[in-house]
Amino acid sequence: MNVTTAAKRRRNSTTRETPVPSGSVRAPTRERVEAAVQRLGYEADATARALASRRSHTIGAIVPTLDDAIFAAGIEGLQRALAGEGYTLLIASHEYDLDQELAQARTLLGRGIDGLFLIGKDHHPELRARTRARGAPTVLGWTLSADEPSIGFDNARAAASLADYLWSIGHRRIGMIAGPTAENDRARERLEGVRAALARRGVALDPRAVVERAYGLEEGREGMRALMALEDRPTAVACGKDVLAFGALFEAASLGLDVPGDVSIAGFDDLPLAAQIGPGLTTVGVPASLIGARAAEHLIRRIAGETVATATEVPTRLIVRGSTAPPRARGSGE
Amino acid sequence: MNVTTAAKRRRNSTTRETPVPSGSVRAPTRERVEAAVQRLGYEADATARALASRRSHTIGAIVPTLDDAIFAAGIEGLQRALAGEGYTLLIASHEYDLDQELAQARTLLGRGIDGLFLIGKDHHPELRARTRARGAPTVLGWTLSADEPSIGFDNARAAASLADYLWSIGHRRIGMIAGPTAENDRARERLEGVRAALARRGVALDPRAVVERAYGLEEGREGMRALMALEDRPTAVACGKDVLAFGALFEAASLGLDVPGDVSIAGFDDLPLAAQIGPGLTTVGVPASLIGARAAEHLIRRIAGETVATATEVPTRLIVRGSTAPPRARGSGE
DNA sequence: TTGTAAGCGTTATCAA
DNA sequence: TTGATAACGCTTACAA
Repeated sequence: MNVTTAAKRRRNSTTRETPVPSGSVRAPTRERVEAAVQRLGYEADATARALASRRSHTIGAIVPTLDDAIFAAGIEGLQRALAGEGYTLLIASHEYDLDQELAQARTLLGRGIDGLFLIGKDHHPELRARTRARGAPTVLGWTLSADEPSIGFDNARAAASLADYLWSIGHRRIGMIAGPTAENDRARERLEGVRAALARRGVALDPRAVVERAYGLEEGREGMRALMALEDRPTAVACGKDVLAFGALFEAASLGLDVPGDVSIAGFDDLPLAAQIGPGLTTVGVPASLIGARAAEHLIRRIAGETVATATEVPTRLIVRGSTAPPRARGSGE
Repeated sequence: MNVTTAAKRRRNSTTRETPVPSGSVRAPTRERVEAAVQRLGYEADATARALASRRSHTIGAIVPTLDDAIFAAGIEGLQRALAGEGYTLLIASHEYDLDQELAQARTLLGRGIDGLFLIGKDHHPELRARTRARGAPTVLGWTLSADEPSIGFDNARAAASLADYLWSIGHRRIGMIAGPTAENDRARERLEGVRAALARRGVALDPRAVVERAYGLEEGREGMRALMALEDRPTAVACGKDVLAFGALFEAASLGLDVPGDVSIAGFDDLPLAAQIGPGLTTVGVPASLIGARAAEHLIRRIAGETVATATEVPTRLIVRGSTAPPRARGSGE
């Protein structure tokens, strides 16, 4: 039971594209159609449209987790930009498990998504072949890649800038609470960035002063506890993510340590809380929502057949707040 | 160019349903099919399947925002449960704007979603008719409704329990930083819950001691500043959400006020941070992820034609921490 | 500019 | 149990 041919010409009013090449239909006809649309409350069936046009107007996004405010913000930005262009967002998360990420990708690809947004460059080896086979443009967020379209920043360099800053204010014994580096290029690069920056200064990142913890407040506390238990405890602790740094901050308080007096703490992300909390968290600002918005643009343009820049860099910046300060003069304190 | 008829019988291997009624095909035939599937790397086209079966195996969810950790957690729970059942999640947000929510709903409905998850009971009047017309089962999260399927809790009662507690430890001058009550039944009910609880005790909620602020840390600070500027300042401040309470906590610190010594502060949500921060935030625990998981179950069962409970209540509980204590004896202090 | 018909890749129905 | 054949509601190409 089809709607009148006329009505069929009109499409979903919430989207912005012209259903029919403008000018290919005369005003009176168009009006007649619009009237029918109104009267019948007609809404095009996107399902049929997708099958026939081989375009679903749906983008897929797979993130490690939505429980991390930084990814939630990225998805929020992506969704908003997509909605503005008549696209819809299919979302999935994998809890930092690349096998699961692949499974999710297969499902989304099977759903006919027109494009895919992924976080970072570590993925299941089969993933790339899958997206290629489906012909769905893919873009990696939160990273910059030489051989795959990406929108993000250089994690190593950003982390290095943090280490450089800590070095510049006098820290020599620096520790790090890194995120899980296995299957996570961002965590790995941030750790390596800190290591490299210190190495360039002639300071080594003591392996014992590096702990790896899952992202979480509790884990941050734990990591901090471990570092503070070291005999030669670091005077500054760089964290792979703000949540880890918040945990470290709380643990320092529990331990009766003054921040930044006894120990400096720095994070990565600049969550809204970073500016409000305790001494104010020194961190690296990541424009999560912008990454999402740029990813939307990027994908939509590629879907339209346009050529776009392979790597789009978004700005990150070191934000110095009260949680970091020069270390106590050697010998004094403690 | 179709795949062999045999292969066509087999469906996406990542989902769990039986493509063909078990037993309706003999083992040898089935094996022949599976072999073909493997060889060709066949993956059913969900788009065509959706058109033909009128079932997309996709659920839509529209939340106010993903930038609020509590909703992000709910969506995470929903997504996880859905994925386990072979369903996929289409998501949208509306920034607390019901017109936008309706627009998003129309788009998702047009996409052929099999079910819809919405937050609260305040919606655009047209929304209900739309979902009904499409025949898509809808469930409201974060609330309990008498006439619409819902999964959540009684916001008024939960807020009242918080007020009762504040009253029980001696507070009589209680203030509130509520969320925007327009178009938001949860914010409204929480405010009314506090008001009613105090009224039952013979204490009135002074209108001047009630400020309404958008959900955000900065807004919480502002609200707290306003309340503390009152000549007869409240001895306890109930907040409509944890983020507001965190802001209030930070502002109290800026103001040089001791919490809970000078003023008690309570929140609503029990975000992970509540247990870690400053004095520990007294709050109402909301099982966000559970709401999402239950919503997934609920929708899937209704889609399958099963009859399910109209209202499913999830437990909330008052969590008392260090941010609340009996008020200073009248006359002392200040 | 408008109308018509042939797919799009499944599901569903009905014969065989 | 298997095979064939309509839908499903659009888009697209082509004819009028």
